[in-house]
Amino acid sequence: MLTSALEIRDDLPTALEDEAPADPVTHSGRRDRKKLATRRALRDAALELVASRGFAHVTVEDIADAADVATRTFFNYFPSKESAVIGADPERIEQLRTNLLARPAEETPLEALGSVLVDYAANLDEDLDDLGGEGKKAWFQRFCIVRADPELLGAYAAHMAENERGLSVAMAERLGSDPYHDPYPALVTATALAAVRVAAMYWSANGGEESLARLTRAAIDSLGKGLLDPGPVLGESRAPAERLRASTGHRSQSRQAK
Amino acid sequence: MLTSALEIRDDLPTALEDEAPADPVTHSGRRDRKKLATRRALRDAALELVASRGFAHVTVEDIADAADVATRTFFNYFPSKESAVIGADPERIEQLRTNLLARPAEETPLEALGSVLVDYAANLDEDLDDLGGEGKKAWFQRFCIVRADPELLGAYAAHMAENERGLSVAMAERLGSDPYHDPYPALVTATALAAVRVAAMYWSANGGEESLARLTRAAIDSLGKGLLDPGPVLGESRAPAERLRASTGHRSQSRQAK
DNA sequence: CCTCAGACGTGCACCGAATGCAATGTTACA
DNA sequence: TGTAACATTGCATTCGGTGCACGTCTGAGG
Repeated sequence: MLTSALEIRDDLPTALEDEAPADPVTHSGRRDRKKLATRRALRDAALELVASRGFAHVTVEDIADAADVATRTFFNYFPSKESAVIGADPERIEQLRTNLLARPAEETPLEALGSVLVDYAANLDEDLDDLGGEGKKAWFQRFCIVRADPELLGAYAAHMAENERGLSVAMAERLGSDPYHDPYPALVTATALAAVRVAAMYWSANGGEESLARLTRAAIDSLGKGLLDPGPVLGESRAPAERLRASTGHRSQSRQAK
Repeated sequence: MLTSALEIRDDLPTALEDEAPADPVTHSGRRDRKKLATRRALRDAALELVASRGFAHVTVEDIADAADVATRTFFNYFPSKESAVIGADPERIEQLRTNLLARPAEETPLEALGSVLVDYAANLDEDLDDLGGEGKKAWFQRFCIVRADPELLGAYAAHMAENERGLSVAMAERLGSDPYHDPYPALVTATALAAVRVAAMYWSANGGEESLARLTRAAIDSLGKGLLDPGPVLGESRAPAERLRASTGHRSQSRQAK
C-alpha cells in the first residue's frame, strides 16, 4: 500500500505550499501554484494507479478522474500517458547540457559527463527538489514501476534517447568535433547514460537505500575502467553485490584483464 | 526515389523464391512462402512510405494498401506500426542469447558479448540474410529512417531495451550471478548495446560504405579501453573521423551457431 | 473597485492505433 | 475429394491523442 496524496487537493492548500514553497520562483501567483498542484496530482495519481494496476490497465480517464480534472486537461500537462509516469522534463536536459559545458576543460569527456550525472544524482539523494519539484520518493516509485513493466521500460529507454540526443550534441560541442563525422561524442554519451540507467534501476531494485550518487559514480567509474572483468568469472559467488559499491572511493580494480 | 518491390507479389512467385529459397527451412510450403512474401511486402512498404513521408504522416492503412492487404492483416504480422519499421525480431534476441552462452569461458564478459555482436554485424555486412531474411539494404534503410525521425529513435531505443533484457539475464547466467543483487551483467550489456547502437547509426549516417562489423568492433574496443580521451581534447580537429576506424579488430569469425 | 485581455479548464468531434470476434476463403494432407 | 487447420478480412469497440470553441477565472492596470 502506498501513501496517497490525492485526497488533499483543494481543501488544504497549505499542505501543498509547504511541499513547494519556492519552486515557481519566477513570480509566485495563485495561478502558478494551482497549476503546479494539479500537475503533481496528475503525476501522483498516475504513479499510484499504475503501481497498483499496471500501466496497461490504467486509462488516462482514470488518472484524470483520480486527480479530479477532465480527461482533456491531462493532455494540457503531459503530451502522452507515459510522460506522466516517466517524468520527462525538457528543462532537465537543458540543465544537464549547460552543466556539461560548464565543466573544466581538463576533464576527459567521460569524467565531465560522469560528474554532471553524479551531481544530479546527488541532488536527488538529498531530496532537494530544486528543479522540477520532483523529489526522491517520486523518482523511487517511478523507477520501481518502470522496472516492473516491460512496456514502461521501453518508454523510459525512449525518453533516455531524448536526453542522449541533447547531451550528444553538447558533448560534440565541448570536444569541438562534428557529430556527423565523429561518433565519439555519441559513444561516450550513450554508454554513460546507459550506465546511469542501470545504476538507477539497481538503486530502485534495492529499496532506494543506498546512495544513488555512489551507485552512479561506481557505474561511471567501471565504465572508465573498461568494464573490467569482475573477479573469477566462473567459480565466484563470492561478493557479487559488492562490485558497484566497492569502487565508490578512489580505485579498487578487482581484477586485471586483457 | 527508392526501388519498389511491391508490384511483383503474386504474379511472379519465382522472383520471390530466389530471394529466400531456404529461409523457412522447417518445411517449405506454399503457405509459408506467401506468408513471408506479405511480411516483406509490408516491411518494404512501411520503410518506403516512412522514408518519403515521415513516420507520423503514414497510417497503417497506407502501409496495408501499399502491400495490398487489409488493414487488419497488418496486425497479424506486426504488433505495432513501429515494429514494421524497427524490425523487432524475437528470434534474433534468442539467437544472440545462445551465441553469448556458447562463447568460451575464458573471455571477459565484454569480450564475449562484443564478439557476439560483431559477428552479427559481420553477417549483415556479407548481406547473408541467413536469419530473419532481412538483408543489408533493409537494415541500412531502417537505420537511416530511424536516425532522421526522433520518434522512431525512441521506438528503436525501446526495442533495444528489449534486447537488453534478454541479453542481461543471459550474461548473468554466464557469470553465475544473481541479476537482482549484481548490476554488473546489466551494466556490461546496456553499455555494449549502446555502443553498437551508436556504431549502427554512424554506419548509416555515412552511407553504409564502411564495414559495420569493423565499426562495431571499434566501438566495443573503445568501450573496453574505458572510452579513452581521444587525444588533445581542446586543440584537436586533427583526425576526428578516424577514431573508430582506427582500431579495427582482427578477430571476426563470421560463423554463428544455429 | 472595475474592467479587460489572456490564460486555463472543459466538452465535443474527430482521427488513428490496436484488439477481439466471427465469417469467409485458402492451403495442406489424408 | 473432403476435412481440418490456418490465413485473410470486415466489423465493432476501446483508447490515446489533437484541434477547436466556449465559458470561467486570474492577474494587471486604470
